[in-house]
Amino acid sequence: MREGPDIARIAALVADPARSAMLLALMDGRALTASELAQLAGITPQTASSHLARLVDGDVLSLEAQGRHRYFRLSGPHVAAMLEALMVFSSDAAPPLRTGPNDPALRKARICYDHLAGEMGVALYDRMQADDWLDRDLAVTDQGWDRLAGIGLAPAQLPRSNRPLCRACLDWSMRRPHLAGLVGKLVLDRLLALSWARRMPSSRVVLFTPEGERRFHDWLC
Amino acid sequence: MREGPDIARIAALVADPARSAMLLALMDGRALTASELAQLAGITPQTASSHLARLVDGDVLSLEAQGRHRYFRLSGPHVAAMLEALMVFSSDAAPPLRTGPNDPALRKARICYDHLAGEMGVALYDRMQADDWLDRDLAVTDQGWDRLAGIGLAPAQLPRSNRPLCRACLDWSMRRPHLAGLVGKLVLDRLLALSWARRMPSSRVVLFTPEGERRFHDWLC
DNA sequence: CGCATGGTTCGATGTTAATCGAAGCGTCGC
DNA sequence: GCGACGCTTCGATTAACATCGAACCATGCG
Repeated sequence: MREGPDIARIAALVADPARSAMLLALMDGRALTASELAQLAGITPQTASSHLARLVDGDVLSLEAQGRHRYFRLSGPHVAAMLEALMVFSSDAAPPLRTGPNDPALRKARICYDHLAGEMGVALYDRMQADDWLDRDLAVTDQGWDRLAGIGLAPAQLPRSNRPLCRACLDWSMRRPHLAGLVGKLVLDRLLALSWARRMPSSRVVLFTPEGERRFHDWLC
Repeated sequence: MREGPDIARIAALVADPARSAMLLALMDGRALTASELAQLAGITPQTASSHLARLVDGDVLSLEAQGRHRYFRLSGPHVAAMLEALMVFSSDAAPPLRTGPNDPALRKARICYDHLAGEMGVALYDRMQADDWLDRDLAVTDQGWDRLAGIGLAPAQLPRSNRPLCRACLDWSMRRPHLAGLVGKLVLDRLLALSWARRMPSSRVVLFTPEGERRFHDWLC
């Protein structure tokens, strides 16, 4: 019996119904807490804790501890690709082969958790990186706050919260990171407050007005 | 707990070391017998029989009974794609992401079991299908024998054998079928005997001479 | 027919691992 | 500091299931 790549090990991690339910829930790139995942999978927190530990140990999930919460997310696009390859087999597979949302409006801009994802979200993150709005630790620089002031965001407005200010969130339609974290949420709040965009009811689509999209790109300069 | 695609069921089929070893052995599209697979996986025939039954039941393998032999093969390209997605995780993964051999010579023409695979093999099979060398049951037609005579193949030469004359074998580099079965083997034998091509030592590459490749294409007309 | 060979079915055994209750540990809010 | 909350560790129970020996079916060969 010649040895090959150990696909059994990783397959076993997905093979449990509770674990696969959690993985599917994370397919959109969000980060969820242990309790949320436990409830989604229909198991007790103790059991979920054991499952999540194994998934992290197997490099399928990555873990970010935040106060008394622990956020879990897929550790990369290769995990989503693997799950998609498995979904092909289920006849009832909702989204058969798409590597991301195929609705153009969804690809353009959508809600991811509470921040902006899709092309617009990635564009924002790219600009923030390229123009040094953030430093290497994803902390907002002075320059970054200058730019954020352009849509009426100031450090004084930050609510007291343990949530990280900025975080990179993987975008499954673009396969590239977009802005998450508290600033991600606040930016989206401002875009909606300024009426540059609005949420579509009962959908994750964020619809920019033509005027709003122009101003958004002007703001990014 | 909302239900999603049942990826756990299919993942569980791969999650066993014996089963995954068999699946990996079938990655090149060959069909192997139950005994061969049992030996490859290092288990007894009884155990292998149980595993193979589950894999066939789960539509991961397809089964072709031939006399007292039973040939198993991956049931389609989506299975190979799934296995490849899983292989990405094993650090020692030999072929990380390629959807088939990336060596140009291997893509062009190679040995698959005992017949011709790669672009040349697929070209042959395409022509056989398009020009009715075969009927719907993959039996060789009179017209087919006329054409096969062009490289010196005649029905009288067929050894007594229970092996099917022609079979379609999935080609992982092309994702399309090529000619397998006894005729597949004999055609390759003739190509080598005519010195249109030769095997490279300790490799699966089949190297056509320029003259041989020209004659091959002339033969296919 | 007789025998070998390839495969399967059945039953018993042992191992793995999923699950939850109970208890423990850190963090947050008052 | 005290209690609530999120999460983990520990232990015991239970349910799958991988494995193989033995017996059983079917095919091919002389």
